[in-house]
Amino acid sequence: MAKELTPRSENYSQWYQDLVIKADLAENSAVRGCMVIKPYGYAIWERMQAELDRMFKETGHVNAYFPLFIPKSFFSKEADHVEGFAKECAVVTHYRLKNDEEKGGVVVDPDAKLEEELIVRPTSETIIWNTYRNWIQSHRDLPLLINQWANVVRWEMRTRLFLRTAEFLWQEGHTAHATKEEAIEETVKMINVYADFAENFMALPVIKGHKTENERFAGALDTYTIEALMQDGKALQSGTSHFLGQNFAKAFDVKFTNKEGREEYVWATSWGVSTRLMGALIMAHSDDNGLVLPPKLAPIQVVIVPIYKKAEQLETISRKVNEIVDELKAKGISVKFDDSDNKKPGWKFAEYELKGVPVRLAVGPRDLENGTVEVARRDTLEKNVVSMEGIADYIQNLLNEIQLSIYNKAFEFRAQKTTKVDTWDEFKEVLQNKGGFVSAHWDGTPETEDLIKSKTKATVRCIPLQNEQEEGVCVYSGKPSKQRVLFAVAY
RNA sequence: CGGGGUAUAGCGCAGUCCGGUUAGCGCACCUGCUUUGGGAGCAGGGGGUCGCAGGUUCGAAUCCUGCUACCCCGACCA
Repeated sequence: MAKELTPRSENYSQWYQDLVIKADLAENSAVRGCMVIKPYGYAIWERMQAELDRMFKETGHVNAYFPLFIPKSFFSKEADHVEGFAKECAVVTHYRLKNDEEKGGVVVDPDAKLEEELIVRPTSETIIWNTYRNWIQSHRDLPLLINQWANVVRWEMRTRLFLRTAEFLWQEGHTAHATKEEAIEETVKMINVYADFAENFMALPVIKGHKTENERFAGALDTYTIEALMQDGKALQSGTSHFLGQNFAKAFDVKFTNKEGREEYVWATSWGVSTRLMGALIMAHSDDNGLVLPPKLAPIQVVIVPIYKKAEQLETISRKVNEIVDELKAKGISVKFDDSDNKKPGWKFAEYELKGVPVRLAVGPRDLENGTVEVARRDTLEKNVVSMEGIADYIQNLLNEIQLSIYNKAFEFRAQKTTKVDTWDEFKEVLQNKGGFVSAHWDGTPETEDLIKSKTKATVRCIPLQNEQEEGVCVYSGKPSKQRVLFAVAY
């Protein structure tokens, strides 16, 4: 009643906006384009971080931290890189404020102008490669496998909570290798880590592929991406891994002496995922009742709501519930017993649905009599009365089932929204009426991709890895093509 | 950054066109009683520089100018 969401069918982006705010994930701040991530939203991000960080370390990476500020001159060293980011950089020009004698308040002190302006990092390649120059001399210093968790700033014109904000949180891996092959191997390894994380933790099916020249990272020779499909039929780039070749090594003069005693430039990669994953998570699974969270990332996996009339009845119920809580905790399940007496059960039911808690238990006098609990699952909204005997095992299985079930649902959705198309009319028709991924032949030129984009808003999301080779003709230009690529309108 | 819209209590809104009592309603909040298996009921109560800054006027939430933030649509982008 109090917190109705706009239905998806009525206005998808309003639904998203409502959901982020009403589920208490984030809100807009006093700073244009910057959000406040609220505790519940941040808890989800922390779970993502914890898993990713574990995966990075398992693959041999270590964490470090590099400065927020980058000297302006660093930016001009790699030409493509400057061009890609120049238009969205925040710049620090002064280091002091002073009281305004005339008007009151504070003003920037004109005497405190920086000799060299500082750029607030939109990404850290330049500062990191400038640092790596001093760290790398020999092939014995390689590979260098470093990740950092950080905030970055890109001055975006139009922002949306989590999906695109002026400041966002992310991780950026920056690695240095002795050979091209090893660097490419690293790039592929990390896109696989991202895909693994998306599918197994976020329950989000993704397609791995190469970016086209148009969509490639500024300064990369090859960009790998994972692309996910949202419920409105738009694609969302969810993670990228870049093979940077020797571009940054040359720009920052990072050389090593190989086993033969010759100097060579090192080979680089970088890879990142951001709080944008929160947007992906929200849009992939949630419904008109609120958030639907995969159990593996839900801050609260199980909530227990007592149903009672009198204080002493709550006490009896609590004793029983606390036993269940202990059993669940022993299995590593995060559980909340909401015995607050200022909200009625119905209110709590709606609230935890809005917040996407995967499993809800209700325990009332009837259950105490029968030795049962009411179990409700968030994804399907099904309710079952089950025996308290062995309840912890039952719930553990149910959480696994929910995790799989929402993955399968998203997988089915994507399959249904992926269309093979061979003519230009069909291409336009599918994008306009059905949305989703369109698998079509493309002649491989940036010019054709631009033309298609200007006519349909769709871009090549990726050239899938292990793509089937198939002779055909470009859906737009009619020129020969050796494989299909995935087009979609994207966030 | 261009076009459109919005800004009044923590949230959602009415009032603004046509200036004139003490700015109102729902939810939330506080107190009490009754309630509690899908967003409880009654009674009482607290909470507002009407987004910000100027201006017009005897008088401004209301009219004028500027600014800021947010939303929608474009261009740009993870």
